[in-house]
Amino acid sequence: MAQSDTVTRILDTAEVLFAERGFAETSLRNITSKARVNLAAVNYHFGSKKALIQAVFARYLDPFSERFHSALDELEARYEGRDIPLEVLLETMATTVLTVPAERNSLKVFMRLLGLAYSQAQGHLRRYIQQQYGDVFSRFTELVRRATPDLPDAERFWRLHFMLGTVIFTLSGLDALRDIAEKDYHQHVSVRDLVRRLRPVVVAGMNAPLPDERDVEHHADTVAH
Amino acid sequence: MAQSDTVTRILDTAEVLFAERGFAETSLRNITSKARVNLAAVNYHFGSKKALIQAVFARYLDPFSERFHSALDELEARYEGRDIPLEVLLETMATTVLTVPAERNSLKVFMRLLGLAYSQAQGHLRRYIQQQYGDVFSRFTELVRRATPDLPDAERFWRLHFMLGTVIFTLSGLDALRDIAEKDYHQHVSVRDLVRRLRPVVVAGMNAPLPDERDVEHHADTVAH
DNA sequence: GTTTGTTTAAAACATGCGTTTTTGTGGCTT
DNA sequence: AAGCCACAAAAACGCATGTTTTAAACAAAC
Repeated sequence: MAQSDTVTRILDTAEVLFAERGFAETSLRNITSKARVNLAAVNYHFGSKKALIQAVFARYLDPFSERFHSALDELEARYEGRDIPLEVLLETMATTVLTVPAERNSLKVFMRLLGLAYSQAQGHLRRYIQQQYGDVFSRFTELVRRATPDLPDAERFWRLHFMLGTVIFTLSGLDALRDIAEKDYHQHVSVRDLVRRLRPVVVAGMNAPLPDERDVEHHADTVAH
Repeated sequence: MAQSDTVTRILDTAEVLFAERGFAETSLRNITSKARVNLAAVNYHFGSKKALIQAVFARYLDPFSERFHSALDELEARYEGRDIPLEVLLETMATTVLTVPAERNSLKVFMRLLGLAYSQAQGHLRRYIQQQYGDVFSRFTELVRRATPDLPDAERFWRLHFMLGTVIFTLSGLDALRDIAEKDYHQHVSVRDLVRRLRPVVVAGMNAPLPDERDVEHHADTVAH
């Protein structure tokens, strides 16, 4: 019983500290002391700090990947060959993202970790995530492609990342934003409240009119000097 | 002449390294060796690493703040009391953001730094930026408020941050995204090209329909377990 | 009951960090 | 010419980090 308890305690503590302060700013001594575990336990069980970081991600992304795959399976079965509407696809992704960390009560941590994976240098992490979970994302984008046949490929690519940016940025910087929001508007904001607000914005962004070609020149004028 | 040269070389090198790897991951030795400057020069000229970080930001944000203020002055004069359309406000902000770093040829660095300011822990930085440049942002949001009278205050607050997230996330993670985009679509993407694509998405996001109240309950069901 | 393998505990190690101190240098003032 | 001052260079300091090593505890296997 004592065997795996240490591993779990390390992971539980590490994910919180990583999410709060980033990877470089969180030392193994921070983790092990707060987890009331010996310092050497991390290197013993995981091998290195990098491996610990990847393990923290795997504990979120493995269930997510699995569930998202089956959700897409179910969706494809239900629509039996017909294109799945964009709103349904986005909705499915949202609920999957929300479902996974609900079991460990911390969507905030999950999103913050995703944000770190993007923003923090940590080249090994991006590579790990890409090669480990790239196929789920590819499958999703292919379905989105069929759902938006009128959108040029490049435009869809960018808009998907725009929307990804909106969600990750918002939910990962949630604490800071929440502070400002509550100071200015004296109202509490829950994650689900935010997701509710995000939905129409994301959909509208994906369905926005195509950019005007002439804009390019206009900007070129103002930028050059 | 040798006096300020060191300071400039430190700033030039630091901003690039910070943008590439983050603050904690960039040591003073990294900076000073690449800038071919003595290690102690940083602490001599800036006092500390924190102060260096703030100085790097100030070199971008001071001109930005000044120009944005005068751009808004001009705008308010031109509209003499009438509400300024949202598109014009966004456009003005965009061109100001694009103009400032154009002079030092690196919008990418500027946006990446902004992204770091959000995502990286670095409490001192957020405090510094807030107290130093909070008034420009307040002035801007007030004008946005008048431009979108039908939007509830909270909704407008969040949508502004959504859009901020879209832009910062995209432009700060530009290198990674550009790699993927060029691999998939074999086309080069310039920053101005991206801004052109961002514009309709941002406008559409701000003008999206208000969220449906019932959604809250729906999500609550799926999240609980 | 001894042995064996796994886990924890404690200590030590090597490295890199931000910062400080000391010394050297060149130019400007008095 | 002497002194001063701004700056640069080099070295050292103290500290925190990731990792490794050594020793102890403990359960399972024979």
